[in-house]
Amino acid sequence: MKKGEKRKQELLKIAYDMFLTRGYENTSVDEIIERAQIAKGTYYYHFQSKEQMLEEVIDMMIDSETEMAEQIIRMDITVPQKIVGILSSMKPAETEQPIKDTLFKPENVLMHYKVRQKLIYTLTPLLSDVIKEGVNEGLFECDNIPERVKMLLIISDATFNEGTFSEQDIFVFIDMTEKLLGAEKGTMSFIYDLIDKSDMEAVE
Amino acid sequence: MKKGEKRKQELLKIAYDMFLTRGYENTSVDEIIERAQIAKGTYYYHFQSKEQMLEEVIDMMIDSETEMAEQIIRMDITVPQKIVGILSSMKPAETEQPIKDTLFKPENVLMHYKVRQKLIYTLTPLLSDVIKEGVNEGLFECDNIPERVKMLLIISDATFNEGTFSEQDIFVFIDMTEKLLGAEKGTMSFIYDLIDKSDMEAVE
Amino acid sequence: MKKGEKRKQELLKIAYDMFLTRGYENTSVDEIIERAQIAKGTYYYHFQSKEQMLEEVIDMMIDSETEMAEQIIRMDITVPQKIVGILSSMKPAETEQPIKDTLFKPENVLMHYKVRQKLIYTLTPLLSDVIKEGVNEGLFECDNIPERVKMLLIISDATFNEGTFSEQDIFVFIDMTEKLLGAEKGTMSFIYDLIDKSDMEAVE
Amino acid sequence: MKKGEKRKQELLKIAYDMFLTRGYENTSVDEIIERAQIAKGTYYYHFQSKEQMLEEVIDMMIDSETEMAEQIIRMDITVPQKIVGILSSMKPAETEQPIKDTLFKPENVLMHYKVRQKLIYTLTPLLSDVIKEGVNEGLFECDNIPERVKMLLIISDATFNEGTFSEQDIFVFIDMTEKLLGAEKGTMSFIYDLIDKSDMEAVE
DNA sequence: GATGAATGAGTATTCATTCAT
DNA sequence: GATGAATGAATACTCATTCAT
Repeated sequence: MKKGEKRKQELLKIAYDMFLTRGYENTSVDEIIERAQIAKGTYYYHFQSKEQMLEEVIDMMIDSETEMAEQIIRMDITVPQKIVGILSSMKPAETEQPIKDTLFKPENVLMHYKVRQKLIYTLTPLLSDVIKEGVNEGLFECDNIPERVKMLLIISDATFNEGTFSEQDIFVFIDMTEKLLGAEKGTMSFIYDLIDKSDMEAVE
Repeated sequence: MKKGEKRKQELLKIAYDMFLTRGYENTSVDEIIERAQIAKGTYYYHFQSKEQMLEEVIDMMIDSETEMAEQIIRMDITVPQKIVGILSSMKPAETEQPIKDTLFKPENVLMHYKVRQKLIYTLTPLLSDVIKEGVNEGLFECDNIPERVKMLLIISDATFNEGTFSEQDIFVFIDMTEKLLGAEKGTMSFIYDLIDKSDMEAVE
Repeated sequence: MKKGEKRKQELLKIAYDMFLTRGYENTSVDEIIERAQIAKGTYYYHFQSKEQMLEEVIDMMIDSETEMAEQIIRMDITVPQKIVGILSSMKPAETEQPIKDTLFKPENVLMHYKVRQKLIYTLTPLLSDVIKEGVNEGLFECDNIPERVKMLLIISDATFNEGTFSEQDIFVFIDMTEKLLGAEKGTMSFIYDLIDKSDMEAVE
Repeated sequence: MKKGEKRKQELLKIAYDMFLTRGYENTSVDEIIERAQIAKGTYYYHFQSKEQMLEEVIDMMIDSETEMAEQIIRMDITVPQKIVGILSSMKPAETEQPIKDTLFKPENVLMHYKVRQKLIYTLTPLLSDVIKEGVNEGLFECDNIPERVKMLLIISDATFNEGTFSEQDIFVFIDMTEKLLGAEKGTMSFIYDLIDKSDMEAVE
């Protein structure tokens, strides 16, 4: 990595954090350079435009999440565990601040949308391979794997990464996953114990 | 309806159209009033702010789509047909211009997101009632109906209302729907014939 | 008073209160009519313009303060007591809310300035008569009475009605008043006991 | 002084002039930049807001007037002459245009008020030192000097810098000043000859 | 590699006032 | 006397981007 690259990486990290915390639209270039303690010119030396910077930030997020997914695949764990691991890798890596839901506040919709689009696109083949592994092991029985995987990713993201969810949501998700993949009942029920209950809505 | 209300409705329709065509962020108040041929003050007489207008536009869309769903429920058709009808009602009513994908261009993400959130919230109980009807008829067999319905709505929206889809997507969607509701295989396969193939991506 | 006049007086009172609390510039006609529960048209039926309303509000304030001064003159008290009484009448009549210093916040400067100008203009002849009375009684000895009175009013207002003042300010004020009017030392020292010490700044 | 500072000083001078001529509220940012021949952005690059610019303009005025007062103090003239000199320094430095009374038109009240407040605050200690000098010389005899000085400044400002004044006003002012400071009669009477009679109102 | 002064089109919002009913 | 819908000029401020040094 060249010398200039280092500065650029720093900038990306700062921007990533600010975009996540305050939203892309609500973060001005002025605010970024102020926090990074650099001049306007320096910013535009590294990035063609703010929008192009967003793309790079998103790529950075995707890369880190994809890498995590690839690590999971290479791990010596069961196929169902790999599935859950990859689904979990979709969760936005939490920064120092407890931001949680800021990603879903209207002002952050744009970035969230872009990340989700790209993430589903990159995770689909990875997760498909895992499913195929499961099919080969006789654990699952299904066709049209990529299409099933896409649905799995969408539902998982919508259920667990956006806002809160209930205990029933978990049960239905498990049931749906098993049926979608043609797995025997109970195959995926271990998910329940893994769920971070802190995001679960209080039972009234 | 009072005299002032009429003008307001006109404005809402114009804004609805413009927000859909060019996106909320890209539509300036100046452009709206120019097209509506009214003065700046008139706009702000009727709406507190541009954002509040967006809320009203969205409510208008939701209302029309909810109404459509309610009509479908009251129709003398089979339960599976009702389901498909309600799912279809989530599609944005096409205006005169052929806009199609503009709703999913980044600039429209905000409005799309807000509409989707509200729509799922309002359609869930309506569709749940239909599913219960199906359960009573012995057509379906499942618990946690609202949770299943929510997933159905999410998947249906993500599959058919966002971008393009393939033939396999349809098959998997049918399969998943049947399994999610505990229906016999083939119950929902009639969906395939109803799908507007013009949205289907060309087979490569 | 005619029927329409009553409504107008109500409006003036409301405006007086709002101008005092939030400042003239910061109070919009919309806010006034909203609080008064009347229509825009009604407002402009009673007042030619917002500025003309300000004049009327100020006249109202002046009138009430002038009236107070005239009552004091007719009272059966000593001349020095009358002087102090009239000087005190310059203090803005406190409304229900404890506003105090709002009159001196930048946004209220305009109204404060106008009131002060008019008040000095109307109080000068009244107070001059009292001083003449004192001269006749042999209590004071001075010429150019109106000019001295004007200075007295200015100093009194600047010292006691704007912000805070110290004990020394009181002493100097007493001293200056006596010398300005050619009174014997001690004639006005009773003022010290009358001062509302709540406005006095804490001794450090 | 840096390069950027120069442009800023230019802007301040232009604004100073415009605020004085047309009033702060009546001078729009658009008008300022048009006269300065700069872009909107340049204006906001140098000033956070119009209000903050006002503060800087005022500080500029205060500085120039304080500096004048300090020069007077160091001059080799008598104490009474110094006093008059400092009191004169409160007068707004006349710009090229003959503006005179614009400072006291309602629209200028805000700036005038702010300047007066700050000026009294900064001039009080300076003038107090001069008075102490006079006390040491045996010319004056008084205590509570800062309080007396404040009153002197207020009266002087109100009498000579706001609107017009009469011959009697001058006499009373001289008398009051002498008594306030405990000076011998006649000590300050030389003031009469120094007064710029052009501001004096015609004798009717 | 880095700086920071300059740009200018773009934006939402305010508000006193009018007038037909 | 009273209403309230309509007006439109005015205004402060934002912000991504450029470029000479």
